[in-house]
Order: sequence, then C-alpha cells, then structure tokens
Amino acid sequence: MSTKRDQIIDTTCQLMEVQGYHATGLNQILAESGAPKGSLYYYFPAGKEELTIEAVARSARAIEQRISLVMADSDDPITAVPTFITLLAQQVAASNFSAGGPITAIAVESASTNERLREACRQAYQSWQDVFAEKLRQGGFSAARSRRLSAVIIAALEGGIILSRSQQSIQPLLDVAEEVELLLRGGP
Amino acid sequence: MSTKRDQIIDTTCQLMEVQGYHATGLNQILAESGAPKGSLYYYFPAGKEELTIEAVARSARAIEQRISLVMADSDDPITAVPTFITLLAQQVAASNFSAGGPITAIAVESASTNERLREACRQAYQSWQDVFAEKLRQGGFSAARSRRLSAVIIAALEGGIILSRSQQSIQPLLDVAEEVELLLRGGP
DNA sequence: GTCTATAATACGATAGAC
DNA sequence: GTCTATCGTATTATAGAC
Repeated sequence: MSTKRDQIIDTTCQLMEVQGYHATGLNQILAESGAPKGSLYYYFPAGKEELTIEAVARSARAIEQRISLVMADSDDPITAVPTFITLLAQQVAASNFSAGGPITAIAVESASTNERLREACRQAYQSWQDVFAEKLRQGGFSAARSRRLSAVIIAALEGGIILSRSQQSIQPLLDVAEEVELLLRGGP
Repeated sequence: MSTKRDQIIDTTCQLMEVQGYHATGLNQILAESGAPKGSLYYYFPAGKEELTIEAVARSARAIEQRISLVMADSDDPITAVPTFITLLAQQVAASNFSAGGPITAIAVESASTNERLREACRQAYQSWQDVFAEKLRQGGFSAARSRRLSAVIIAALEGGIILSRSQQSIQPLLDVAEEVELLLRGGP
C-alpha cells in the first residue's frame, strides 16, 4: 500500500539530511527502507529526482509544523523565535550533529544544477519564512520588517546549523539565538 | 611549485563551489584543468580527499583575504561588515547565483561523513571568524561579544547565500546586510 | 501490481609503459 | 617523473518474470 511509499520517502528524508543528495544512493534508500528496486520506480517513475522532490516537500511540512507549534506557544515572537532556535540546537546535538536542516544539503547541491529541486527548496524556505513573518507581524513589527527579519532568521538558522555541525558544538546556534533576541529587542 | 598542480586545485575550487563534493568527479576536474589522470594521483597520492582538503584551504585563504581587505577599508566595523555582505551579494549575482560560499557544499556534505574534510572546513570558518572578531574588538565590542557576533555574521552570511541561490535573488543577502547593521548599531 | 535480475554508465583508483 | 589504459565497484535506470 502507500505505507511502503511513505517508508521510502521517510528514509530518503533521513539519509539526505545527513549525507546530501549525491552521496545518497537509491540502493541505500531501498536497503534501509526494506523496499525492492522495482517498487521505487513504480511509485516514482521519474526516478531519484521525483523521489527527492517529494522528500523535500515532506521535510518542509514537518519543519513548518514544528515552527508553528513553537510560535503558538508564546505570545511574543521576541521569546518564541529564540526559543525555537534553542530547541533546534538541542535537536542537532541530540543527533550527534548529523541531522539539522533536512533540505540544506539538497538546496546547496542543486541550486545551480537542478531547476526542479531548487524550486522545491525555494518553496520550503518560503513556507518557513511565512510562519515566522506572520508571528512577527502579530508581535507589532511592520509587514516589510517582518519579511526581512524572517529571511534573516532562516539564514542565520541555516548557517548556524552548518557551523554547529562543522564544529561539533551547539555554540554557534546558541550564539544565533542570543543575537537574534537582541535584534528583535532592538525594536520595530 | 608546479603550475599544473595549482591548476588542478583551482579547478576543484571552482567546480565544488557550484556543484559540491560528490557531484564533482575527478574526470571533470581533469578535463577542465587539462591534466591527465596520472598527474592527479602523482600530485595527490591520497586521491580526491587530499585534493579537496587543499582546495578548501585555498578557498579559505582567498575569502579570508577578501574579508581582511574590506575590513581594512573602513574605520568602523559597523560600516565595514555590512559593506562586505553587500559586496558578496553582488558577487553572487555576478556569477548568476552559481558561486558564493566556496566551501559551503563541502561543509554540509562532509560534516557527518568525512572527519578530515569537516576539520578543514571548521578551520576555514574559524579563520574568517577571527578576522571579523578582531575588527569588532577594535571597534569597541567586548572580546566575548565580538566572538559571538562574528559567529552570527558568518552564519547569516552562509545562510543568506543559500537562500539567495535558491531564490535566484540577492534580496536575502541584502536583508542580512541591513539587519546585521542594525544589530551592530544596537551597541556593545 | 510487485519484485528480481540486469543493463548502461560513471565513478575513484591503479598498474605499468615510456 | 609523466602519462595512458584499464580495473573493480559504485551509480541510476530498465526489462521482464510472477
């Protein structure tokens, strides 16, 4: 049923978050998901690209929901946003600095080489930015500033994950959380 | 040293900046640099990994010098840092959003899979952070804040490049430049 | 529909001629 | 020392049995 299809997508999400797009082979995906090669091309006739686009979309929704959840938990974006970043730092550490940023590698690898993958990643980032921007607007920031701030928040997040994984330390992400709070406290 | 060796490294830098580590084959590097396969393993006996480590180190030095140059051009880090980010945005646009962040892809792809490459990228980021931190300290920020701010600057830079390449627009990087300036103007 | 076996190709690496 | 030809093993994708 569609459960095996889901399994394939989930495994793709996990592997590509850690290894990236090109380093993740279809054989590895099939081995870890327990599906045979035939079903992969039955469920995803266009092959690896189609599967990856679906994986990006699924990861994007998962992160979007996580952001929404944390944003809904505080009245004020000035506390909600740094809280999300701190939680993210803990998740990165909990994965031994292997996870964090489920689409980052795909975005970087495909930006100049695969138009459809690039577009899938662009949409993912856009959806996250919308959630942050909406919360900021409700917190009293202007629409223009909210858009700008939310872009910077995601940029600092993504970059912070890269630095944290490179250093094997959550310090960069904690630095981002602290400075983003200062930036937001600076006023609208 | 040998010019052909340098050519191989330079080509590796260029290709991996755009495509990443796993997508860049040795055959492509040799084809574009005009070197035969034999010389590659003569100059880099340990193969692709050794070559990539040297390419990361070279890219790191080039970026470090570019940062130093822009920092030396202004008295105040509050103007120098946003200026650097704006210049970077223009370079990203000039490359049609294919370049920008010469080691980003390698850092993301290797963080959890190749210890030596991860270490090379960590050192690169560290060297850039030191330059920013030193300028901030000279500008009146405390040592601790300078370290923290410089980490966030690099994180926002790297993330901003990723967003700009995904959106094919320099807007995210310009947003980063503007908000970083506000953050620095917020005081020490 | 579900799957196995295999094709076609590209990869990194090496052996050995000169 | 410099290079060419080739190796073994990955890869993605397909053909065709059940």
